[in-house]
Amino acid sequence: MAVTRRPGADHCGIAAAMSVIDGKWKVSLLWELEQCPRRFGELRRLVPGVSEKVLAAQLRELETDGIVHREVYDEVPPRVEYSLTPLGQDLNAALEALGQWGAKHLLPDSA
Amino acid sequence: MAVTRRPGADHCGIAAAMSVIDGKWKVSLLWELEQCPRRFGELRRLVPGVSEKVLAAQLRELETDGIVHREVYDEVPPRVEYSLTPLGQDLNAALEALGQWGAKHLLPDSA
DNA sequence: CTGCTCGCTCACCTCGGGGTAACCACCCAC
DNA sequence: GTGGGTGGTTACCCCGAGGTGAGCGAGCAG
Repeated sequence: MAVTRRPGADHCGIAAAMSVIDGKWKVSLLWELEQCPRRFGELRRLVPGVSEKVLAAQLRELETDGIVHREVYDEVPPRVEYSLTPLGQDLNAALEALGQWGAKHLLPDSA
Repeated sequence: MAVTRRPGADHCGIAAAMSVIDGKWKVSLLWELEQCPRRFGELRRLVPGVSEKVLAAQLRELETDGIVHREVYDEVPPRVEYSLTPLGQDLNAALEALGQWGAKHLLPDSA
């Protein structure tokens, strides 16, 4: 989304948060990781439509933002597991509020 | 951002909400409207960098999504006021959680 | 020797969100 | 008659996020 981040503006916290979840698939990734640690190929399968390139890129971004942890197991075939950091869990909790709002007001009807 | 909305996925509420605030300036607009109703030119001045075209477009989108109310006063020179609907106020409240998280974890230090 | 899996990386291309600038109709002040 | 301020709309262009397809390096199955 590339949300505009105006330094000094009072809503900069929101803008900062938005910049972190900025990316077509990040909220989906966050959601899938909420359940449990996931492997790369597993995320690929769980989030249909994402390309490998973008999946790798957005996972890297989430990692450098301290949202997810990347654990590489030196095996063969190689194994990599992604999991939420405490920071990521906090973020997901904050997103919950947004999810509640969306589900309540936007969805056809709450099941 | 064009966040992916997978019907049936459990986080679709979040995706729905994201699609509503999807747009480079929408959270800024939401924030400015939080304070009080604003006129078009006023928003243009309050949100530096936004072009008239995009400001008009995103306000329209927020309007059709039921987030803002558009009131036209038949005067000369013409006057138009934008304000948050109750739905928009709820949305802003939900965004608050995200703002808290961002301010707490992302900003250099909370002033 | 070939192919398969896994987790990527690289080059190339597309597409649309957003920026830029011009224009509109209306009225007032100079 | 010229300029300014109101709230837009339209045409055109640009750039970067994201999609596509190929390749890679190790090891195991056949």
